[in-house]
Amino acid sequence: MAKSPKISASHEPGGLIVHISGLLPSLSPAEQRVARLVVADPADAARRTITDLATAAETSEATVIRFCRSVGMDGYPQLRIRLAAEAARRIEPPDARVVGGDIPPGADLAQIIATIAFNDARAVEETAEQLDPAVCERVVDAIAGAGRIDVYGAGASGFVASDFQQKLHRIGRTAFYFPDVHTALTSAALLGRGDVALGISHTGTTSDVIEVLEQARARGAATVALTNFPRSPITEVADYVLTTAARETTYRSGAMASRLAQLTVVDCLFVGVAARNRARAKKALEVTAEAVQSHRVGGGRRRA
Amino acid sequence: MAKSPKISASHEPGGLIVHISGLLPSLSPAEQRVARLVVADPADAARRTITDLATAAETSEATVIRFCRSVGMDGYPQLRIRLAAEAARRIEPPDARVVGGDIPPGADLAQIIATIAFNDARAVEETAEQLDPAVCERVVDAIAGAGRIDVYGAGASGFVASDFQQKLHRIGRTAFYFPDVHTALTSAALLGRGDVALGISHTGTTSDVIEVLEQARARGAATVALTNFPRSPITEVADYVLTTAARETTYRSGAMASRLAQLTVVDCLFVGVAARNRARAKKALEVTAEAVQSHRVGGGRRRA
DNA sequence: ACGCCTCGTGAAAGTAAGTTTCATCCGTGG
DNA sequence: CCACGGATGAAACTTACTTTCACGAGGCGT
Repeated sequence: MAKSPKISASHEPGGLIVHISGLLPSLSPAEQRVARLVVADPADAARRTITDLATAAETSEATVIRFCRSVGMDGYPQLRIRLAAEAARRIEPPDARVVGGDIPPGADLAQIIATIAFNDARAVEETAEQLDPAVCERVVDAIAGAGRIDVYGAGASGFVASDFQQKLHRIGRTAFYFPDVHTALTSAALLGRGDVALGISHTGTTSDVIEVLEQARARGAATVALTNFPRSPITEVADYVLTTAARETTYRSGAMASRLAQLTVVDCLFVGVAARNRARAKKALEVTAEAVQSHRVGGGRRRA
Repeated sequence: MAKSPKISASHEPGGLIVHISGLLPSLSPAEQRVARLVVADPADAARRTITDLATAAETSEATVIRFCRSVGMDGYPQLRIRLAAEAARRIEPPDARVVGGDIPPGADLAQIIATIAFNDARAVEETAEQLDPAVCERVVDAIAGAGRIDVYGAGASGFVASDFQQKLHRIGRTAFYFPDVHTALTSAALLGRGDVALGISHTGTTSDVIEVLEQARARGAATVALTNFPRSPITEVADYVLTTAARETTYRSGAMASRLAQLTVVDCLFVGVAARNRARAKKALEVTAEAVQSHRVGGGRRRA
């Protein structure tokens, strides 16, 4: 069958569950019902027969099979095996932490802290697991060799975009970030072959970012998308797709764990680029650090 | 359906594989052949179909089923699931993560990713562990009851400050962030009793931030410091001190893990504040989410 | 030594699970 | 309003799993 022509990862060595939840929004309603059951309790799903699972999801066996294919499995038995393996690997969280879920109404601060930290750490780890080093490598290559790098992002993702821009700038790469769509579009129009455009959008549906990336691509720049959903619209205008693995819930809508996951990816790219020319990057970092030295007090020792 | 009538422990905590090899000698020759295959490579066995396994063991499917029963399973599918789980669990340990330290010069992307993610996740977890819920509680109280909240930060911490400002704003709290010291000072001068000033500085030595916080304190505002170093200068001008627990290394100087740790703290405060008035916060989040809805494309599922 | 019982075994029949096909139904856009 | 394409479940179909059964190789008492 015709595979997507772009370089995204059909690779999910990390969590299968993570992979599935990323794909969730790209599934049809009936498949989503199946997916939710599976994600909610992988071990239980592994125990069920296909008919059983279909019934539980209020759908037909055919749909379950379609779901298997959608998430990259050959068939139901394979899914079962993988789910069982997956479930076994995750050593159940020691205490009954509210995993992935919303924060219970009566929670005290300590509980809130534990929950958030747990989910945040998880998002970071899972993101790293499912990141495809090969794709990263190519993105790093592109950035390291780029004449100019534009980073786009709106809302919460805009912070990440701006952060990345700042980082690249610090090691001497010419990078830009635009808080405003119009300016961004203008800039994208001026990109060309050899330049790189990176669009960040958690949902992958932010039209502003997609539009700008599209423009950049039309001008011949290499386009990179960073999103949580591997089949979202933004991936269609990207040459390279990098995904995060955050499962957001109500309160944390589109902004908490996903942000950290995005930052982790951005950091990886940054270090990758910096490592391309270690000496020069190090020098640049030192120089920029010195520059702000006069804005620090008591240079003295601090204790960790 | 009739469940197995016995209550005995078909429970072998030591591991299914161990269990099987234990009763290997008590099995019939043909079953032993099956058992040996299974023990030799559980993961592989889990992948095979019953016919396949039977052929490999030079026996019939019937014998494989008998073997399943002999080791206490209901049937072949159950054995498969258990084997998959077992195999997954035992592969885990070997994890040559580059802990803590700097990233080695010759590292490839995969190593870089693992290292960064590990350190980032660690920073988040450790930060949460050492956060004092009591202090957080008081800070949350102060923010929830504040007439106005100013958030200060420079450089990488500025990014976090701005993020927090935006979050508070989204749930209807009056919050400000100033990218520029002078404006910040002006604002601080206008604070008063009942207002809150939060200064973020990883090192705790950023004079700009300290200065502004000092000003705010002089005007009667409650001052909060968020830093990695509990004895750094900034803590001297703060009523409440919140600390992160990031151990940065050269390449990541002052900007990577610490940022994530800061964001985690900020998220905790945010959720804490939001939880003070759940209904209103939720409403506000929904409204703001709707506002950007028109900037999203196709709720859309992409094709497979 | 002979029959007879027991047990391990696989062939084949039988059942259940998984997979494919196809007609129908819906929303979308011409 | 119709044509189209995707989503969906019923049913046909295939494959996997399970049971049944008959055969044959020892063991053992007579």
